[in-house]
Amino acid sequence: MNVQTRSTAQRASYHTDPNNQLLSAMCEVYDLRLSQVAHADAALDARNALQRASARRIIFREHDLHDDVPVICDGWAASVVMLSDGRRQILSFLLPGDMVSTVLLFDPRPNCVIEAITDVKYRMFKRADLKEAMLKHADVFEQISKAWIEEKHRADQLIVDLGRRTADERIARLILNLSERLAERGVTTKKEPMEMEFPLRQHHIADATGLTPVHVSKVLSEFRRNGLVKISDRSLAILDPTGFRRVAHMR
Amino acid sequence: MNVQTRSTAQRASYHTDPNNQLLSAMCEVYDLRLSQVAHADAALDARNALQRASARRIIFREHDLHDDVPVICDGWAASVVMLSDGRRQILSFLLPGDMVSTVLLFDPRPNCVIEAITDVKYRMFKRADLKEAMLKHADVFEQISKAWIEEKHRADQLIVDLGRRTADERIARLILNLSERLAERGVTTKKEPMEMEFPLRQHHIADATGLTPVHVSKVLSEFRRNGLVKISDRSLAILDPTGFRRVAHMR
DNA sequence: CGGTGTCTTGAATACCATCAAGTCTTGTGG
DNA sequence: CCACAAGACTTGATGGTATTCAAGACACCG
Repeated sequence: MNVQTRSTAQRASYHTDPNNQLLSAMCEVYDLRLSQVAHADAALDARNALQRASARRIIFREHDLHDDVPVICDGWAASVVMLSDGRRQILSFLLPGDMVSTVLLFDPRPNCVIEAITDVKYRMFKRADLKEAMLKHADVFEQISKAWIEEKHRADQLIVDLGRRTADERIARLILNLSERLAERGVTTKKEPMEMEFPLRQHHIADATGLTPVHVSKVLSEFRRNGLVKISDRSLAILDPTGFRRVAHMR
Repeated sequence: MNVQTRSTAQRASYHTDPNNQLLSAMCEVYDLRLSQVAHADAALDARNALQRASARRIIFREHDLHDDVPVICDGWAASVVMLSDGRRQILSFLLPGDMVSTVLLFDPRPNCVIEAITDVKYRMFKRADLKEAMLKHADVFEQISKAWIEEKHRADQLIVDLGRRTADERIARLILNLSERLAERGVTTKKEPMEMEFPLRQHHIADATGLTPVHVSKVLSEFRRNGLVKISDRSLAILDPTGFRRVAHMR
């Protein structure tokens, strides 16, 4: 059974996403720039070579200054705020194709750490290049605006979840949001049972929902007992989407 | 005593803020545009006339489409998300000089309601004008980027507060944040005792911190008993800034 | 093979919500 | 101007949700 599970779970990668217009617009800009240059490939590699970080490593430290904006190409990462007493809060999960934050286009000093959840591949784009491209190419401007809207919308939703929703709702909504984002990227299906690659540990869910790992465990067990989800072997299936959406108060 | 309190509490208005570069950059753009036009004043009035809303009125409804971006000129407002079962979450308080949201520059469909807390004066700026100005005038672009950074930073902070902080911390931090924002605008002093106009009802604090009004009342009473703050007559004084910052975990 | 990380489960506890009653203020229409 | 209603705040009693503490099972890795 697990074998089947593994084989149907697709590997997340921005390459599989035909709709990732932001990244393709950005790459196009690089191509435009580089078409005027000899040895374009070499120049591209030098400027935004593919980088790698293994699971649980920090890609991007807080309060460092950066001239680059990372874009996740493969794997999952998270933006995390850490408090001095050890409390942690995940601001967002970064999936393949996501720019770490549109704020980094304007502010070299991030206010959070970027942590790899799985092994991650990412590219660095020069902030200066992107700002220039944004002003010169309408489609880049458009795509960055879109990313901006999306980013703020997700932050606002999280505020509501953390401020006004119960543990059950928060966890169910997190899972549904992730599944929708993956579906948009074409790395998972919308067919039932909705099944997806799910590399999050329970402590990631806890840090994203403002709960403790212990309580996350209890809620997930409850979901399983009620036949809502099945979690095994780093993959997750939503067995009863209707019931699950009802728990999440999402129609 | 209250009389003195009233007299020292200054009235919030963007006119008192010499540092509001966003609004002045925007107005400058209008002046630039209008300098090419006869009857400039009339045109300015027509395009972004000062509007008014009295306390507890809704300025901006969710899911309406808008061609305009409101900027608060006088008074306090809030962006509020309302859930179907009556739960409410305030995403941010809007003070004089604040653009409602930079997202509205790109997305005509807001995901929250704007509610006046006090009587409010505001101006509507045409989205199309602002986008155009953003591309043509570097300083407008700069100021809008700054507003975006600030807006996202505050949203991220709120996520951490709601996810990982206790009621005491949340409330203390809210008050300190507001006091700092007012101080930046020059509508309050940084001298001790830090005193400011404070038109929020306890239910506003509750909706902003994800708590119940009852609990807010209890925490504020505790603060008062410990000599941290004094609240009377729609004004608030931080009597012991050091102790208060300690409660808020802010140095 | 011990060490570390992950998950589960139960018991005790803390924090905040809910319920309820009462005071005081504010606003409004007769 | 008064009467009454509605809103704002306080306080105490009670309850529920999530945390903390603790112990154990299991998998993975050097």
